[in-house]
Amino acid sequence: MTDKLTLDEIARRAGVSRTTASRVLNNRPNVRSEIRERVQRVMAETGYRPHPVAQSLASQQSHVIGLVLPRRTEILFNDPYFPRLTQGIAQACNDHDYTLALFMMQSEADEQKFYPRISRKGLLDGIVIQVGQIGDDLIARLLASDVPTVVAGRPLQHPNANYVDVDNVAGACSAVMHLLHLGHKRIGMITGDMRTTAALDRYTGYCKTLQEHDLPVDETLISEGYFTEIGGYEAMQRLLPHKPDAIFSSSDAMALGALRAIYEAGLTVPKDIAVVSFDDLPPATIARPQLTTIHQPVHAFGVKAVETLLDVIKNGPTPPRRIIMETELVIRESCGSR
Amino acid sequence: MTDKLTLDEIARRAGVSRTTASRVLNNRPNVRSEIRERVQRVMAETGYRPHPVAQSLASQQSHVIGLVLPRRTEILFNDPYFPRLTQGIAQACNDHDYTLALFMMQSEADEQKFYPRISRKGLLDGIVIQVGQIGDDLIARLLASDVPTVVAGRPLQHPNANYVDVDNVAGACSAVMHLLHLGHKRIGMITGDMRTTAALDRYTGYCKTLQEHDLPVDETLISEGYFTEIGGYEAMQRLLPHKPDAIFSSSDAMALGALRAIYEAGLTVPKDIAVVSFDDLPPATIARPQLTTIHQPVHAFGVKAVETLLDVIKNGPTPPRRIIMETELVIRESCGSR
DNA sequence: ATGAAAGCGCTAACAT
DNA sequence: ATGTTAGCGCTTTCAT
Repeated sequence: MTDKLTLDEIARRAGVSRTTASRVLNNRPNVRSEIRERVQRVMAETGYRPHPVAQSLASQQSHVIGLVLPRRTEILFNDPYFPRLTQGIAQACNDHDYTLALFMMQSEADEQKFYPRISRKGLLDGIVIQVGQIGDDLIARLLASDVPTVVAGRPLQHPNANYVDVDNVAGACSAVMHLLHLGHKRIGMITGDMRTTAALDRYTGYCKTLQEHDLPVDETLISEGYFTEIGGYEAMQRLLPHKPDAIFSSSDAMALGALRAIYEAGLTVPKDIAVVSFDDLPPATIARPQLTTIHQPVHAFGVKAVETLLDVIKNGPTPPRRIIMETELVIRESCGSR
Repeated sequence: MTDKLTLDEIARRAGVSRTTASRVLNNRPNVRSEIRERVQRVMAETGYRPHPVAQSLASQQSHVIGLVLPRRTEILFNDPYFPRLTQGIAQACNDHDYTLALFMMQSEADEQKFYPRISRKGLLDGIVIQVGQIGDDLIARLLASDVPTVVAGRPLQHPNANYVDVDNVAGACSAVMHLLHLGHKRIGMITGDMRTTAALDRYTGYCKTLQEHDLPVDETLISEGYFTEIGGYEAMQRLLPHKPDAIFSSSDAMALGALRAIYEAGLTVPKDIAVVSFDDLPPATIARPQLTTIHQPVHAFGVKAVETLLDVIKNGPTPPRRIIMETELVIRESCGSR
């Protein structure tokens, strides 16, 4: 019965030109309020919804931003970190009226396939890309593309990129400081996957703090846990023979694994070994004892990444944005203090 | 220097019409191979990439599908189930050359805002929507919209919708059967959030199996754990005074909580209480003892949801698709049987 | 304040 | 096998 519901049709029914209808649709000025209301009424009555793709083509902006996750997402998706980050990003997209497109690169082939589509102006107004492993060249290619890009995490090889990160070095420092204040001397570390900047930076903070207190950095007290529970478990097993009196774990999930290893060895936390970890995600409160940990604002981090991107989209790429967010020590039970 | 790189420009440089260039771009027949190669060469040399939005507008299909997650995503995103599902869905999208748009509805307002955009033909070629809580009307509205929709999980109020689900009833049956075979009589259950069909169906399977073996369904042995670790912990605490000799937990995460409660009560698994859970996600193997659990094919489930959607998009909505995937009992340590 | 007209970059029906 | 032509549904100068 009714014709297809285009803006032309709305204009016709309201007795105005398509231009005016468009003005009303986009809340632009220069429309007599009487006419504006008439057009709005027609739109409401007919249940008109503009065609987003047509709007995109005409306006040259899609109102879609892409979240690009590098390979090895299995790792990422077993830690609650990632879902939380995604949630923050999605939240910000909703709030700013952007649609979120998710690109989970699961293989080299996926990257090859999607790169042409997303590196081109058109589909995406901008990209948030999660830093992956060092040497990952997808970031480099995206940064060189036409599309505004913000990196979530510090891109080691691209210091001039727009990025937002958490102050991993400072966070690690305050973790180790806490252990030092409690009188621990043989402080071991379980690192994350050392091909990521987050793991490297936390390691840096650990070393720096020890050195500043004239303590040796003992290689036998450091073991890589790859950010997984099982990795933390195995790392702790390697560390136990060297008798650390405290452990700084680079993530809550790894700390959970470390606790398992410690208990299996017949030791107790915090009596025999104190533990501080990093993240303050659900595992921290599920663990027994509950984990003293470095809180990082994951949700806010995601929001900030999007808002930074929107800023770049709106105001251009210069100067490069560099946002560093603060962490905070949260004291619970795993260090025995308080 | 060079003009903007449109298909017109490619056609001009290759000395053909835009139509021919389009044919080459889309690998369509009716182009002399000599010409095809020439056009392809020009495209490659210039680094031409088609404008996806223009393609969408002209072809009336976007090659984008939406994944809609209902409210209360905090629950969803603390369980590894959801990330896994998303991964399967993303994988399938990649493989079939579709872009995935993620809609995480975090509030009523989000739904109001996005509904007009996604329920309209144009942005999305189709939608995969995760069942939420019973009574959620977003599903109803989406099912009534112009856009092909497949539900992930059984939509209680919409038996005629296209959906894919896991056989939760059968899975729960085999879990309880396993406990019965091992000689357990007082089999308790920790249910999921009873506003979801997954929780209801597993509960149904539990009751049915008991009844088929002439055992009573004892309300004091049943407690709601809401699919969270902490919920499982608290549910188990409520159950302990009633002395179950076995527990069927509706998810691995809840089983983890149950184990915690059992240990804190000074009891042992499987000696004092046997545990079977549901999911077979990472928590199952992290737990000590490792969990005997009902494996559900989460990744494949996501893939299937997308493939079903693509089928509906291609071949129309009739007949309604109803895909039920099988589960499988995985025996580990938490029941004491090998 | 309003409208005419020219795109946005592509696909596809139709003609040759 | 190739090209002509007419859209797809909207935004946006530019006149008036």
